[in-house]
Amino acid sequence: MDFILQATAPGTNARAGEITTDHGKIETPVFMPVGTLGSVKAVHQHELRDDIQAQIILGNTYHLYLRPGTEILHKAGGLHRFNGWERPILTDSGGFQVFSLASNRKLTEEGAKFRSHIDGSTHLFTPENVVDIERIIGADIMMALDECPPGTASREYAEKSLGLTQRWLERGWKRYNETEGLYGYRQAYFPIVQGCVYPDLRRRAAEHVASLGADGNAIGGLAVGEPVEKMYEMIEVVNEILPTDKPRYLMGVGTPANILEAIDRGVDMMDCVMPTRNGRNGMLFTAHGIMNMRNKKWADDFSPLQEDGPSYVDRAYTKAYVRHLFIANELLALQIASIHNLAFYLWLTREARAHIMAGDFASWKADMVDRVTRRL
RNA sequence: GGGCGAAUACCAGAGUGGCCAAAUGGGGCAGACUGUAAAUCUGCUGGUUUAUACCUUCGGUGGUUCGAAUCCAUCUUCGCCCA
Repeated sequence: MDFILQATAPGTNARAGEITTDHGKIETPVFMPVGTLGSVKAVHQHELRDDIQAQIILGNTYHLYLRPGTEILHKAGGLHRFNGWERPILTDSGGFQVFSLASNRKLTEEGAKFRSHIDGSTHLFTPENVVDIERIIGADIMMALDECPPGTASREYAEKSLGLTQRWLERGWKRYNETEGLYGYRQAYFPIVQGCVYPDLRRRAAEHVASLGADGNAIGGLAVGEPVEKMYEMIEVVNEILPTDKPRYLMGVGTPANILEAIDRGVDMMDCVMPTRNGRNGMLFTAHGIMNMRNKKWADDFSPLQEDGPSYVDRAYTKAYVRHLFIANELLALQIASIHNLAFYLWLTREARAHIMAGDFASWKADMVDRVTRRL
């Protein structure tokens, strides 16, 4: 995997760049739709590729390992062949499930022992076997197994947790370098900076991560309950240390405003379930503000979803109709909302890139943050 | 004409003497959601700006009772059955 830094916006740390993988190029900054089980929920590949213009999507090691399982994925020839997505794929390691399935897992030095949420069976994830599983899935970018502590974690816990994440990283990095891809193309391995909301821990983590010289580096453990200002502060602290000539991936973030602020602070890649999950729950993000499509005020609003929107669905359907679909519990509502939100997120990062290249990112961003946070 | 049954909040439908402003479901109104155990979850849904408080409600009217959505009488409407 290669990365070229193409431009930095004056007066900010915002960057435009280009990642090259064996499944194609990725122009950054980029938003990556989440497809946990190998599917971006409610969205066809066709729409993902041509309408939303997704450049890369995510899969999840924990979920894919449980279902369909590594045997099927191996037989299929990897996730690309299995789901028909020919562009790059990034897999999360299961580190987030250490956080989100906290009641079903136990952490030890060796790894994370999970009880499957599907059938209760126990499984051990280690830094090493997660690399092996990600090799089988065939992700272009594989994430290291980490512990993602909650935003409310004490300094004592955060430091202890960071130690574990760092030791796991050493082990995963070793396994990564001792193995190679199963399907004839390259796979990158991204280490993850943890350290909660403590700047000294974040610096320590960033130094360690930077020392590996990986193809790209990730910032994890944010947007997990800490104040948003802390999140921005941690991004700044970490990005002072992470190398400029490698892409920086902020994991799991966020709202459109979060994304713009992250780009402003030198982040190149982001992912989040928000456009799809919140979309399925009736929330639409637009360049003019946020709409809750279940609200009565849309009942007789026959204007297009977003007249100047980037997606086909924005002009094909009216607000009143989409509200009707949500109220009537029609499946089409989920599709329209997911496509719209993802198209908007991808549009937003493409625009950011264009303004970084043009040199007026700072003023554009300030205006856009104001717009996207409005409530319609 | 006779017999039986039913009438409860926006709808459906529990409740059959006090713990009932009244279960539950639907509908309605709003909110939450950040590396997806989420087409999910949470509030509110008679009135009084807040309420462990008060007021007005369970087809109408009149009773019985310390106390009635619940018991009695009667009227109205609806459904079923027999003529």
